[in-house]
Amino acid sequence: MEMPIRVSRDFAATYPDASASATECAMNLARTGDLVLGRVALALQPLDVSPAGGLVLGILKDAGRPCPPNYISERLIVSRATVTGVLDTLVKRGLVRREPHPTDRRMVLVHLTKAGSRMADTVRRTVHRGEADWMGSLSEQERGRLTELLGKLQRHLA
Amino acid sequence: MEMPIRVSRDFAATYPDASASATECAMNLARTGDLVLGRVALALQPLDVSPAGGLVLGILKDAGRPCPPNYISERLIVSRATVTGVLDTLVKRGLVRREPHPTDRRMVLVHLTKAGSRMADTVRRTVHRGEADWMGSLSEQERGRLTELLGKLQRHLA
DNA sequence: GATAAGTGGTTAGGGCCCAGACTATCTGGT
DNA sequence: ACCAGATAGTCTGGGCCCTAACCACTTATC
Repeated sequence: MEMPIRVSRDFAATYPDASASATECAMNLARTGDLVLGRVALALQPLDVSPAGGLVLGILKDAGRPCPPNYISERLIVSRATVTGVLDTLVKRGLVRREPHPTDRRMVLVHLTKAGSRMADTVRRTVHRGEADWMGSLSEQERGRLTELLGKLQRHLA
Repeated sequence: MEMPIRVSRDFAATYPDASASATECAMNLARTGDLVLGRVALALQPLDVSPAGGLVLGILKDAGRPCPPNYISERLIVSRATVTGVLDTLVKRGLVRREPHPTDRRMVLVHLTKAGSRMADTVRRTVHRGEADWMGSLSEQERGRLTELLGKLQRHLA
């Protein structure tokens, strides 16, 4: 497989409205992002925690107190319905507990269990150790440049 | 929301094995890739085609002849089981047809229907037009630099 | 030829993700 | 007090993605 992905030589002729450089960027961005996510999933597999589950544990740990699913949904940038599902699997794994909100009876508060709190730490350590490896082919300066470029794109895309 | 994502100031103290720059790169890479995928899905929504389905149509169109699912699976970098599912939805949409292989009775050949062939073109045009927009905040030179950095990462990650 | 190993596609089961609909509850204005 | 609108969580139904197991068929080996 060629890396990075390149568009064919007659691209401009076939798609007059398109930009070859933009297409290359977009395709490689999607591919690379997917590769990183795959690495995260692989690193977490031995812990029996999904990437989404790991992020939820981290959000709860950072908050330092029980949180409603709605808060998690906003932090995770994911629908409430999805959070319901992720919480279900975390509950099954015994990492999290749902409790009714003391005053607002519409709400639920998600509590980290002891095991969940420990797992949040393990997940963070595991992922951060991995990141240092995955980005190993870029120098400190290149990483800064990449983050900067991605930031520019995010401001335009989000 | 801050863009790009930055790690907290005491990151190094909390995670001695980690690299702040690597973590920032990885997080922003995942986020940006996801944003791009979201844009693709949004652009294809009016066509009632999923991103995966659109890619399959493009692969068949590029091949210029009926292909077995196995070939699609390799090009798409996705499991054979997933291809079965994506083909099922394309068949339901009338964009693709399964036919037995003339000589090897294990195989199936996936044919583009007339509508599928037209749709493949529409999908390509739509996505390429979108890409030029999504990458609009980067100059031609920045795009080249970004693609180059992503290529370096891909060689290390794939 | 017969049998073992390999290959191609599907199925089963699980997880993530969404939009849209639904219920329970809270809140604001009358 | 009342009721309309907003808010929180869930459920339904659908798509994508995976691994593991399964079946049919082909190929290689003896």
